[in-house]
Amino acid sequence: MAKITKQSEDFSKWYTDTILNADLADYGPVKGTMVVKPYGFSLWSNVKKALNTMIEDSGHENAYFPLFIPKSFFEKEAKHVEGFAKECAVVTHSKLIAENDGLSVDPDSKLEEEIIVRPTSETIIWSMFKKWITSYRDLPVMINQWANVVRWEMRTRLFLRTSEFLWQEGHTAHATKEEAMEETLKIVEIYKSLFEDHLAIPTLIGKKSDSEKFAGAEETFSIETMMQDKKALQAGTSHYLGTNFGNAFDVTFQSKDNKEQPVYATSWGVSTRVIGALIMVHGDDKGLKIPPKVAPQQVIIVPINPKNEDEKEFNSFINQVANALNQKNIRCKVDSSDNTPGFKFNFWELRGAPIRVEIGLQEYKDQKLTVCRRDTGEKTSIEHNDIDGIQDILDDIQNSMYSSAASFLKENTIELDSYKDLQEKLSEDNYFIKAYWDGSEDSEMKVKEDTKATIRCILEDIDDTKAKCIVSGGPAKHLVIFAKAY
RNA sequence: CGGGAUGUGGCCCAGUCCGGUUAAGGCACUCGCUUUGGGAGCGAGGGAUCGCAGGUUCGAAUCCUGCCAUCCCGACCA
Repeated sequence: MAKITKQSEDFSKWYTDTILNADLADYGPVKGTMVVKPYGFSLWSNVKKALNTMIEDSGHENAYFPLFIPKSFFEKEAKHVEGFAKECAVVTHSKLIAENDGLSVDPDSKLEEEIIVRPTSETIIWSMFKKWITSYRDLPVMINQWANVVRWEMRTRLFLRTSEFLWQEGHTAHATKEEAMEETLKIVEIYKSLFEDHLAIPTLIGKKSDSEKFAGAEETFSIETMMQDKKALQAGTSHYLGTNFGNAFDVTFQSKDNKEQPVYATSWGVSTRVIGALIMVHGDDKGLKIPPKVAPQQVIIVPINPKNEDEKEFNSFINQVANALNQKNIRCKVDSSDNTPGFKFNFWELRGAPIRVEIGLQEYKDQKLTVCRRDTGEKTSIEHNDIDGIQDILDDIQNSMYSSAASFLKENTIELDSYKDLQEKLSEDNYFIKAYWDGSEDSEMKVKEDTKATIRCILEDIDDTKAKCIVSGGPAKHLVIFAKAY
C-alpha cells in the first residue's frame, strides 16, 4: 500500500491513486476498460440497492434486454445515429480460425447485418415496445434495466469515463406528453434523493442546452454536482424523448375512443460514474470518505492486543461488541489481520470506513470503546454496549458530510453579470458561475472557446426584459451555470 | 488519426549514450524470531526467456531494422 498524492499537488493523480490504493478498481487489459474490485463493487451494490428500491417503489419493473443491437435500428432515429455513430463497438464476424501461431478472423464468417454493442438501449427497447403496445390499456410501460453498455472512448478515466460501464437505464412509454414529462421530472427527484440522502452529495438540477442534451431527446434534465477541484460532474440524466422513438419504431396505441395515438417516451440513467463523484466530493489526502449509508463497512474494529492479558477473554469482548453491532444492522467488521494497529488505522482511513472502534487493554478494563470518526478524526469514548450511540454518530457523519459538501458548493458558486469578470474568474480558478444567457449557440460557444467552461445546466427560464446575457449583452432567456466539466 | 514519451520479477524502477562475469535497488510476497495505542525490526528465501521479431557481433537489456503495446497532449464524450 503506497502513499497517495496530495490533492493540492495534483487532484487527478490523487483521484487515481485513491482508487487503486483503496482497492476499488484496477485497469483492465483492453484500453479504457476497468475491473471493479470487490470493495468497489460492494460500494456500487449499496448505491444500486438504494436506487433500485426507489425505482421499484415508484412503479417501475426491472427487465433485461440484449447486449446486441442490429445496426439498422440505429439508422431509424437521425439525431440518435449522429450522437452515437462515432463511439460504437461493432461486431462483424462470428468465427476465429486457429493458425500456426495464433488466431485470426474467419473471413467466411462475416455477418450479413453487423451488430452494435449497445451504447444505450432506446432502439432495442422501442423495437420491443412496438410489439407490446397496441391499446391505451397497455400504457404506461415502465421498464428499468441494470446493464453494461459500451461507448468507444478516446480518453478514459476510472469510473468517470470507461469504454464499458455499468448503469441502470429506465425506459417508459406514456399515452400523453404531460404524463411523460411528469415521469421525466419524477425521476430527477429520485436521483436528487439518491445523491443527497444517500451519497451526501448536494446537487443542482436543470435542463441541458441543445448542444449538451442527449441525442434523440426533446429535453434533457441533469443532476450536476461539484467536485473538490470545483469542476462539474454530470451525475445523472433524465430525458423527455417526446414521440421521437415512438415515431422511429412506429409505435402507436388506440385510445378509448378508438383513435390511433402517438406514444410518448422517457429514458433516464445513473452509472458507476456516481462512484467517481462520491470519491471526488468527499475524499481527502488520507483517501476515501464514504457516507455511512453506502459504506461497505460502517464500523471497523481494530483490536490492539494486550501483551500479557488473557487473549481469549479479550477476543470474546471484541466479538461481543461486533455481534451487538451487526444485530442492529450496522455493517461491522473486526480487522484481525496481523498488521500493526497503526497500519490498520491508515488502511481503513484510506478505504473510507466512517467509524473506527479501537479496543485495547484500556477499553477492555473499562468496558468502553474508543470511537474515531473518519470525517473529523475526532475520538470519543463510549460505553461498550451503547449501540445507539454508534448509530447516532453514523447519522451525524452522514449529515455533516452533506452539509460540508453543500457549503463547499455554495462558497464556490458565484453570480456574475460581466463577461470580463467571468473570464478573469475562470482563469484564476474553477467556479460554478451563475449568469444570464441569451440562449444562442454563438454565446455558448464563445464561452467554451475563451474559458473551456460550458453551460452545465439551465436553472430557470427568464421573462425579464432587464436581464442581459453575460456574453452578448442581448436580452437573456435563461439563468444558467457555466463551469468546467469532467 | 496527428505531436511527445515509455516498455527490465506482481508494482516502482537502476543499468542503455560508451556491448563484456551471476541484471542492481526499493515495495510487495514466503518462512522464522522479536513486536503491536498512528504505515514495526532483524534474519533467511522464492520470483526476470530485459515488449515482440529479425539483424550486426566471439559476445546484445545495451547497437541497427521492422512491428506491437501503453501513457500523456489535441479532435469526441454518461
